[in-house]
Amino acid sequence: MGIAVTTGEHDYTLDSKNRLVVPPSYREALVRENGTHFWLTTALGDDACLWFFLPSQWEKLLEDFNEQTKTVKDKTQVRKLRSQIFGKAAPSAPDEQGRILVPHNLKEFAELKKDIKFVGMGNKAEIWDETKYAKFESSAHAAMTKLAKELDL
Amino acid sequence: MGIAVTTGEHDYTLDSKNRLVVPPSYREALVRENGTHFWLTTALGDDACLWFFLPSQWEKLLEDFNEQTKTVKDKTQVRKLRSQIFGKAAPSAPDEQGRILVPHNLKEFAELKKDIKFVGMGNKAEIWDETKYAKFESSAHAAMTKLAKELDL
DNA sequence: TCCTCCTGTGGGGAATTGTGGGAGAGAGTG
DNA sequence: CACTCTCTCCCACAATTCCCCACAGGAGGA
Repeated sequence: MGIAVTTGEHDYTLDSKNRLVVPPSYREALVRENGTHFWLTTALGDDACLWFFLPSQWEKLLEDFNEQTKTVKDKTQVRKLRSQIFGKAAPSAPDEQGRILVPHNLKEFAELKKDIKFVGMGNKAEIWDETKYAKFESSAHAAMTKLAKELDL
Repeated sequence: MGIAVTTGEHDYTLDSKNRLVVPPSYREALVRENGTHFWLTTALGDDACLWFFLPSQWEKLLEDFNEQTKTVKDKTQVRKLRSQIFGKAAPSAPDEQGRILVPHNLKEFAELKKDIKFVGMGNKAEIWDETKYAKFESSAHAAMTKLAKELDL
């Protein structure tokens, strides 16, 4: 049995048929959960990347969303946010080679080209266009080291 | 539970397959914790080295991180820092010879070459390129003696 | 001294992974 | 109907990774 992991950076390429390899550890996790497909959707916030979930992580997202929006008064915004997350969501089952198919609208949203970064975040993974991810990282670096100095880890 | 011996300097070599020996005391500690793998990630702050954790230490890091960032107002920075830790983290199980595999991106981050310093820090270990560690030590000496004068130990 | 165990280092080979491409089913169009 | 396009299920193959074995040097014990 492999390690339950949803971390780390992985480099892959999106091929001409919009197929993208999912890291082996995620495939194993899918089998372990008796799941048939992952979930893809647009990221919230400013980041133009995709979010990638295991079935259990997706369930958790649903719960958290319902829980945290209970106290929100403006239900119109909640509905908009819900349609943003769940309306664009696509289930994606891996093929024999462990690749998923990235839908056109999601590919365009994240401006994915050929070189892709697959980044595990613990409770989800993010799918980035590589050059875009590099920019994100360098822009975040200064702020991160600053905050890092204030922490005692 | 016995004491996790995670101190001292150890000299090792990173071989052509990016394999690195873990000191025996850490392997014993891993067995004692019924763990299957260590955790590797990039160091926070300015140090271009890697952080190495036992499972229990990794858990502790996550707890401390969550605890200490509670009071930070700018959650965007916290999120970026979290992605820095999680996104780069790699679980690594030792082989029969007690070696772990160092992922490419981590090797590059820490600019590891052949000669490696494995330095125990109590709550974690650090993995340095040897020449880089030598520089770090001498530059850190001045600052250390300064602080030492202010402490009564 | 000799022997044994352990540690650190290296390497071979099998298995897995990542990538590309073909064949066929089905949808939509003229 | 013929044709094109898309999507999906296969197959193929090179590169990498992982698992195993080998071995030298040192520590320690008899």
